[in-house]
Amino acid sequence: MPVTLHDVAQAAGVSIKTVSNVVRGQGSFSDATRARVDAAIEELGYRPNLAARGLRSGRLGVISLIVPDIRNPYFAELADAVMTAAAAHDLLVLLEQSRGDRDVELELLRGNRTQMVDGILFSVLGLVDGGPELPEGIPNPVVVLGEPVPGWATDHVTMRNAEGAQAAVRHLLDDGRTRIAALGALHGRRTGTAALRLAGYRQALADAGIGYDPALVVDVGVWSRSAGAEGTRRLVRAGDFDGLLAFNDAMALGAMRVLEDSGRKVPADVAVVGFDDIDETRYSVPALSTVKPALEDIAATAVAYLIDRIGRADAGPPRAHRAGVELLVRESSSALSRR
Amino acid sequence: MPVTLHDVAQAAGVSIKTVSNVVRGQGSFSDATRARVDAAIEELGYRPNLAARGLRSGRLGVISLIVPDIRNPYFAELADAVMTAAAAHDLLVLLEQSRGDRDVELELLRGNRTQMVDGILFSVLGLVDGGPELPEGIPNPVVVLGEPVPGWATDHVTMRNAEGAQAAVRHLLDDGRTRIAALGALHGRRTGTAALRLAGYRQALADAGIGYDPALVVDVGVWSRSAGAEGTRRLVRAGDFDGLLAFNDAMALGAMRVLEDSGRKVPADVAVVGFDDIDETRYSVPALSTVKPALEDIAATAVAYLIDRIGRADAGPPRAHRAGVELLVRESSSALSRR
DNA sequence: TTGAAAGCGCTAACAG
DNA sequence: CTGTTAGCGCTTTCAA
Repeated sequence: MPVTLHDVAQAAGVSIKTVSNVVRGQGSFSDATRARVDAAIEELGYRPNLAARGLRSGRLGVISLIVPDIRNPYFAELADAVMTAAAAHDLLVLLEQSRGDRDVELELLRGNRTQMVDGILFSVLGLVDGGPELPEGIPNPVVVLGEPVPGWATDHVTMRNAEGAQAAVRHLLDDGRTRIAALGALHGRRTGTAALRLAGYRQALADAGIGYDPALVVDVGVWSRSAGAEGTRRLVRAGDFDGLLAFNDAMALGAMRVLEDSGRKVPADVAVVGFDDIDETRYSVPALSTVKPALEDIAATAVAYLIDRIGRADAGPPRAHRAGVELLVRESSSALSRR
Repeated sequence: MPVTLHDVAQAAGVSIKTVSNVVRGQGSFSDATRARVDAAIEELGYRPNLAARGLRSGRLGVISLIVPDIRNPYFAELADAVMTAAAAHDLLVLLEQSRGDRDVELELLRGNRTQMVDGILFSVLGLVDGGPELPEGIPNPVVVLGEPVPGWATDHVTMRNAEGAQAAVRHLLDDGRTRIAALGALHGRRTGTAALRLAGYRQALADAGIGYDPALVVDVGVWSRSAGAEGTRRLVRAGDFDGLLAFNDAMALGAMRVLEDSGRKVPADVAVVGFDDIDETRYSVPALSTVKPALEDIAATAVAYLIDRIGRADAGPPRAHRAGVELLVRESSSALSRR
């Protein structure tokens, strides 16, 4: 029932090959031919069968994006940026969620579904410390979004995590804060985003000659609003602090909520800085200071890396890109609104 | 280079058909055969070519979800629910954004990309008032997420919009508010979500014997935080009000921010209710009262409708489902915290 | 510049 | 219970 190249060729009085050429804008053909073919396509309502094209050419024109949870605003904004970058190369995006679970991540990487796409953009969470025999048997290229996974010879695209955290803490110190808490550490982890942000935090304290107090560093599981709220409750019970660096904005928002509930004013009593610059930081009360990563750069680079690898097994050694970050000072840490 | 059914068949010493059967768990075969085939699959690392399967069977196992903007938390939560529902039927989800633009929506519906999927879940925004020769030529089934599009004979899945808005306004009235503003109306529109929520708002006022004051009803474009903030600025300049129903949570959050800036306390001076129950409403200060739709019900029903239509052109007349809503009273409108 | 023919890997008849 | 055969619609040699 559906219209095929064949039907169009017949209607236009040319060969099937010519129609294929015209459709894809490849090869060469006269203007007259193109016009006839275009007319036939329009009239019959022809649309190429992408499965057939994919089977024949080995390319589907689809990449998949694996994130822990699309409801996390950072990943929603990342997905938006990735879709925009992908569209620029005529690529569609299949979305999958891992829930940050190691086993789900492995399953997603190994499963048959990977056969449906030309390449994978993978925002790793559960596997940050590396996987078992990971890169084996994965049929198509993978680009990691975030810090490199130990043992994986894949490209990765990340951001200046340590520098961002360091700048944030330096800003809090400049503001006169001395007991600065950190929210979102993962002490078991030696690698990955959390480890780097913690390193930046420690570096800034060290530079200021302030000792490291483990009691001010709180581990949480998922980096969600509720985890941030929970972690802050522990912090509030445990001791006193006048500054807080949350390793992402969602936790910072949860934290501000708890601080408010516990009678501490932000920023008067506690100055808060987050990480990611998600949209709602501009509308929270008070507006949240944050470290903003160059998301478009990240997405565009990751897609470019992936395209580079698709259909080219010999594309050379793994590449790395670290996107810039920028500290955005808003009300939650501004000395001005303390008055 | 990739392993095919053929290779597996040869290694297992059976026919290609038998391997196909085993892979899909269809047909019948002895346990011994299954074991031999499974061993060969494992050893060779066989994975089915989904493009070939799709070409042959006419089903790709992928549906697409079109939303205006994934950065809008409501759509992120909807996408999450849809992916969960789809996974239960072994379906993958391709995500696309329309920016709420009519032309982009049409393009998405008509474009070749639709050939890549078995069906489309479409959250309409630009086309709420209907399209031109819309349902023509769209090759695969469409289920509309939201209010029905005039002139389209598609299934749709929506929620009790009018009832939700009405309940919210009734609650504000019960709380003693008398000048209740509405944020997010689209006066040009006779159909769609905005029109229904406005109708519910008017109904509740009418039931209470309160006249309708157009000055309290603000039109905005996109239902975003910034649009909510901007609309509220206009409202604040224009006159006095002690209650506010925002037609979604994002706008409500933007509104609370502006109210705070203008020196009005929420809920003491203005009680605010939103719509959607996005996660951050629980963490805003004050926590936002809202109308919560049954999102899982919506996603599951929409996916079920779509599956029903896939590969069955004669599946009968369009169906409609209206999911329930529930008013969640939190701090932003609670009389308790006014003291 | 265009045409003919082969076959990508798989599933679905139909046999055996 | 298992094997053979014929394409799905397209791209890609290779010729003309």
